[in-house]
Formats: sequence, C-alpha cells, structure tokens
Amino acid sequence: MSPVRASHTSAPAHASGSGRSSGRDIPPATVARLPIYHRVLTSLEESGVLTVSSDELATSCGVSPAKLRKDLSQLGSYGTRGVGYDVRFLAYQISRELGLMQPWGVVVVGAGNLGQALVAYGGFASRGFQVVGLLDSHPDVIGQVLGSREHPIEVGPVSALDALVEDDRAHIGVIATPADAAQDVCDRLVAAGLRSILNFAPAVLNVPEGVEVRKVDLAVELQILAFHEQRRADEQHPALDPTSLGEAIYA
Amino acid sequence: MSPVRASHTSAPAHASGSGRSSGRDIPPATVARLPIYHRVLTSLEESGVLTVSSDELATSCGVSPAKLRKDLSQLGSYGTRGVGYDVRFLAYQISRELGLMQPWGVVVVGAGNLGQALVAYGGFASRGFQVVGLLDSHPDVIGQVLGSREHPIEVGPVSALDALVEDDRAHIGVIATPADAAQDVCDRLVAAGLRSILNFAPAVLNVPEGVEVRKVDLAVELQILAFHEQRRADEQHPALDPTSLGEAIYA
DNA sequence: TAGATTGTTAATCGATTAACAATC
DNA sequence: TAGATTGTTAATCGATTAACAATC
Repeated sequence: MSPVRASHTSAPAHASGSGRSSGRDIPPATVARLPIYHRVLTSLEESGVLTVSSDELATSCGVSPAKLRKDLSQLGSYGTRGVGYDVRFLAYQISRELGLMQPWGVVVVGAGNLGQALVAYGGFASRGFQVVGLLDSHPDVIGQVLGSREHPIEVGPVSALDALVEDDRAHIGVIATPADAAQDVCDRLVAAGLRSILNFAPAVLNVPEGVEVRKVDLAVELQILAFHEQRRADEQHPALDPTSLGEAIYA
Repeated sequence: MSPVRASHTSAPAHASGSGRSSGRDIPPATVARLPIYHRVLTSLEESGVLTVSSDELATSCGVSPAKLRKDLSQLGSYGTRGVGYDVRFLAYQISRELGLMQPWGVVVVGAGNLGQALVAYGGFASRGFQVVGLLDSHPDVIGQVLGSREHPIEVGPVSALDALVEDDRAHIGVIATPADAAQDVCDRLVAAGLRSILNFAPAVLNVPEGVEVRKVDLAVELQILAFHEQRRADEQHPALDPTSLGEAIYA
C-alpha cells in the first residue's frame, strides 16, 4: 500500500495541470480560510453531494462567492466552468495544500484545566492530529493518565520534549500553561526543534525568525466583544457618554 | 461612591480634549490589538512603571512602533512628545474604549469538556467578565456544580437563557457545544436578545445583521500550522513533491 | 447553441510602514 | 536650547469586491 501522498487515485480525469499545487505563495488570508472550505467540503462529501458551485459553497462557508473563487484560484484551476467544483476532488486538493495528507504529532505543554480539556476534547484526533505528549513540570500531575477513554495519555515531564521532537513524533507544540510560564515553555519548544506553536497562554511570545506562532486568547476575544457591546449601548443612549454620565444619572 | 465610568480621577492633568474618546470608528485591526496593549500596560502598571515610549511598549506587545502609535492615535492624543505615555492613564483610556469599565456577564452554553474548562479556567473572572450561567440541554448534567472553587456554578437548562438576558445579567454568549448543536444554540442566544457571541464550535454560524460573532477554532489553527509545517518540509526536500514522491521513495 | 459558472482582471478599500514635522 | 518622542502624512502593500471574458 503506497502512501496517500503518492497516489492521486481520488483525482478525477479533469484534473488540471501539475501535481505540485500551482500558485505557490498563497496569501495568508487565503490560507486562514482553507480549513473552513475543507471542513464544509468534507461534510458535503459525507452527505453524498458530488458537485458544488462557488455560490453554494461560499454561502455554506460564510464568505462571498468572489472571495471563495479568488481563494480557490490560488491553488489552481480545480473547477469546471458551467458546472462547479467536484466536491471530493476539491477537498482532496485543499487537504493536500494544507498538509493534511499526513498525520501531524502535537505535544501539549501544561496539564491544567485547559490542557486536560484540549486532550480530552477530541478535536485533535478527529482532524488528523495526534496528541503524542502531554507534559507538565509539576511533579504531582506527572504520571497521571488523562485524555479521553479512546485516547488516554499519561502526563510526562517537560524533559520528554527533546526525544519527542528528535524521533519525529512531535511537529506542533501547544502551550497551555499560565502566562508566566509561557515564554520559558516556548523557548524549550523552539530549542527542541519545533517551528509551529499554538499559544493559549495570555502572553506575547518572543520567537526567532522562521517560527510560526498562532495565538488563541479567550480574554482578547471577550474584550473585542465587550467593545462592540459597549458601542451598542452607547448608540442606544447617546447622551450618556462617560463625561456626562454622572450628571445624567445623578441629576 | 459614584460609578467608575463617571469619575476621571485617574486621569492626569495632561489629559487632552474630550472625555468621549475622540476618533470614533476605530479600525477593526486596531480594536483587535487593544486588548494586548491593555494587558501589557496593566502588567507594567503593576510593576510600578510610570511611563513608556512607543518603542518600549511596541516591543513588549510584539508589534512595530509605527503600528502602535497609529493604533493609539485612533483613540486620541494620549501621549506626550519627548516623554512617552503615562502607563496608568493610557491603560485607563484603553479600558474605557474597550468597555471594560463595567463587568460583562457571560453565559456559556455547553457543559462538556470545553465548557467546563472555560468556567474553571479563571480566564473570565480575572479580566472583568463574570460567568452568569453555564447551560446544557442534557438532563444528566443539569444540576451539577462545576467551575472553580472560588467560582462554583450550577449547570442550568438552556431555557434559563431568556431570564438571564432579560434581567440584564448576560451580555455575551459563548457556544461550547458540538458542531451540530451550534446553529441551534446560536439562534436561541440571538432570540434571547444577545448580540455578542463567541463560538468555539467548529461550525459556520448564520446570524442576522448586527450580531457580532467571534470564532475560536482549534482545528483551524492546527491546520494553518500544518500548512506551514509542510512548507518547511517541502523546502528541505524540494525534489520530493507529491508528484514524484512515490517514485522517489520506491525507486 | 444557450445557459451556467469559473477564473481573472481592474478598481476599491483597508492596513501597514517609513519618514518627519510638531512639540514636549 | 538640544534631545527625545509623539502624532500625522504619504507611500506601499495586501485583501476584498464587482464585473466579465473564457469556456464548459
């Protein structure tokens, strides 16, 4: 059985051009949307849908048809004028572009509430990512078996990092520690050889050139929502701006 | 004791111009960075730092000095040429702009792994957000007491939503359900009157005009990292592109 | 052929950057 | 006054959008 990467068996005959995805240098904004397209396409595929137009797919993905077509055109000409896109083929091309043809190993550092929830969540395994390590520095938690019933995992020491990377088991590092430990953990991840980091800690990370850091920050998201929430309140009571609020209330 | 919003006691004498923040219509990209500036400023304030230059603050926030100054200038002229920014005053102005002068109530729907981790996390309360409800539709979990030791919370039925919004206790809705329940929960949140939603479910939400939805998606973040990870692998083995990989390996 | 839909172009919009005049 | 640093301007860059020629 040859690896999936090598076989283009799922590509229909109208596959255009090179196997190597054409465009090169895909805009970051496009890359950030590809996972959505991929998920919706996978879902359509499971529903037995064979073809979609850019209009239909765009609606399902919550983007404009123009944006969708522009994005997809970055990957190549995978649609058929007058017909639309072959669901299965397009899903395949996007998964190839995203690097989903192979499973990536994820090591989570920090086995607190968040780390535990992440490994128990199932969100990793379901999309082709495998949790290859759950590490913590606290002696009390090391050795505990956490994770889900299907994917139990024993908490290891942070010192296990190097071996995981060395053996090509870990490819992506996830920081799920408190903020004050984040930079130190980040430095260890980079020192171990990782170049892809997902940071859940509310901290700004310093990384050398070439390291890709994505950040997920609950407080930031809530504060952005608070901003809009306040805007709405302001609009409904335009007179009650902070300068005059005191007088307005206590007049 | 008058409400904090009404008193500008913390503003130093050099406060320029109106109490109402000047610029209006702050660019979304700027709004998204304000929480970072605010957090770093708060941290500086706690360290007893009185003044920062845009260069120092920018470095701490991981942005360029030009971008920082541009962002801050959207709020007003809160700096002093030749000196820098008064840490306390700037933190105050940003918190006012972000709507952090008042506590916002957050209702979390979905008391599974993720929902539990969120309410136990402490990330809410620490930044002026209060979890006013943890709701679920599953009879087994309703009534359970979850959350942290400091902030225990009983799981309630989803039907409790309307009262929470009606009583002005809930302002932001968080969706922590599986993907297939997300749209339904979203519809209920909107119907109950919420206009600010944070979605952790891997689903595209349809919302009416005027509703602000922020999305946090673990799988999306990981797939973006996978894309970069694959790019790096491609660069190191340029010959082993998918088209020729089979032959290359099995030659 | 007629109808449908893609892929691409050109225009617009917004965000970033660099440079510097204003000014503390 | 001299040195430092902001706030703003203008240039650049990237992303979005609308429109349509290409083509199935």
